[in-house]
Amino acid sequence: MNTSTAPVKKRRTTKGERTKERILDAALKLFSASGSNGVSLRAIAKEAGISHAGLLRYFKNKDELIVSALAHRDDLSESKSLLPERVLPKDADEPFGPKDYVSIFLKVIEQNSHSPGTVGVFVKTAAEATNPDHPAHQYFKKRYTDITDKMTDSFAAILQCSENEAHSRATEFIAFVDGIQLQWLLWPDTVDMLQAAQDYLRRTGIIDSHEDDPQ
Amino acid sequence: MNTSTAPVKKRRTTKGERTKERILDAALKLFSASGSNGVSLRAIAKEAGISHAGLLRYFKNKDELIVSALAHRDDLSESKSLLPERVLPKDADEPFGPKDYVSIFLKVIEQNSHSPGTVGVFVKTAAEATNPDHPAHQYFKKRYTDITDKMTDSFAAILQCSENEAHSRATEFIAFVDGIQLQWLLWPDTVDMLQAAQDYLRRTGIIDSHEDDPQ
DNA sequence: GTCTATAGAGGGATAGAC
DNA sequence: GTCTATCCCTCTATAGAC
Repeated sequence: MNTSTAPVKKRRTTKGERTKERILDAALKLFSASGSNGVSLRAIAKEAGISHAGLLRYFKNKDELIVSALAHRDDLSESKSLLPERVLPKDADEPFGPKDYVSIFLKVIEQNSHSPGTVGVFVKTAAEATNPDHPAHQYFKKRYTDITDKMTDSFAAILQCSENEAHSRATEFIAFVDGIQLQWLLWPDTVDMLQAAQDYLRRTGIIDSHEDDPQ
Repeated sequence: MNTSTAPVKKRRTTKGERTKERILDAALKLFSASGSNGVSLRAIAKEAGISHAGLLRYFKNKDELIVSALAHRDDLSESKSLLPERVLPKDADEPFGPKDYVSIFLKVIEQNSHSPGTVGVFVKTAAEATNPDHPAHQYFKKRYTDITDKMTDSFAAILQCSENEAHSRATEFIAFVDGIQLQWLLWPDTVDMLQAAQDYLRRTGIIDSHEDDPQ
């Protein structure tokens, strides 16, 4: 005897999950302009369309929200494919060669070059997080370690050089990409991040001419 | 008829000037950990040993203090020698060759590698200042333009290449240096900024082996 | 030249109603 | 699941005493 008239559907996402995602999107949007230090929970809540007390039902404090927002950024973009948990899926159908990681990296840069918000969050939060007290300090240390390690393997195989040499080159390339992102935020219409990265990789012998143009 | 018993000496600096400098030093110290968004005028005043109302006699608001602190950073370090007003003093006794600018740049990096505070201020404030609303936005745009232009001239002369090519290379080198500073802040004992910069410049043909070791 | 006091806004976090 | 109300703190900036 069902006395309810409302249909009971199975939802792919609950209301709570959707609200949580709105909060994370709002946090990223505001962090991209002012970093995590420059944004209040109240401002994020307002952007997400709830009260700041409502927000705190989903994240027990600001630190937790900051870390969650960075993870959300990875989920939204191709960035996630750079992280080691994703990079070599078990039982992958296609073989994964050393140049594939470089290709993925270029694909991320291409995607980012249409998304100043995504880049802004990264540049500002990474700078803040060099402070050991910042809630995302460990997140960034792990991220840099993971990506540098993967890039090192890739460079060593491509250049047929020592692990040490490849590690220096990978560190250098990643540093260059971070710096060019900052300059792109200052001059979005003048700096071409993808072009600059391809030039760099061609000159250092990582990719050949006309290779690795995404799409 | 001098009725005063206190000697009247001419001072090189007034008390006010010395207080102002203490404030600027304090601001830089705190900005280096948390950026300008993460630090209050009260915290800076406390570090400088005065009240926050006293501080505001020297800087009419926080924005003015931020910009002044960045100028002070340039004054304190060799950074100032990178800026165009200083780079070619009129009637200089010694001729100024294209490699000299690269030498100065390496000297700055060497000096910075003993001063995480100096680097921290730069990395965090530059990231914040990509936001057009940040008080130091124009400061950084001008700084990057000036240094990139100087470096472009230098690279063009050394590499005997086109202005366009030199500009790309200069942009790339400056991006790399910014990125390596961030990684050095994360791993001060592992990353060697000076070594990395010299490696980069040698591999790109800007300097020769064993050239330009500062000191 | 530096202070205390204060205004007025906004911050993070919690309690408890609905 | 979301709100209002509130606590208590900190913020920037100003006024005015000394």
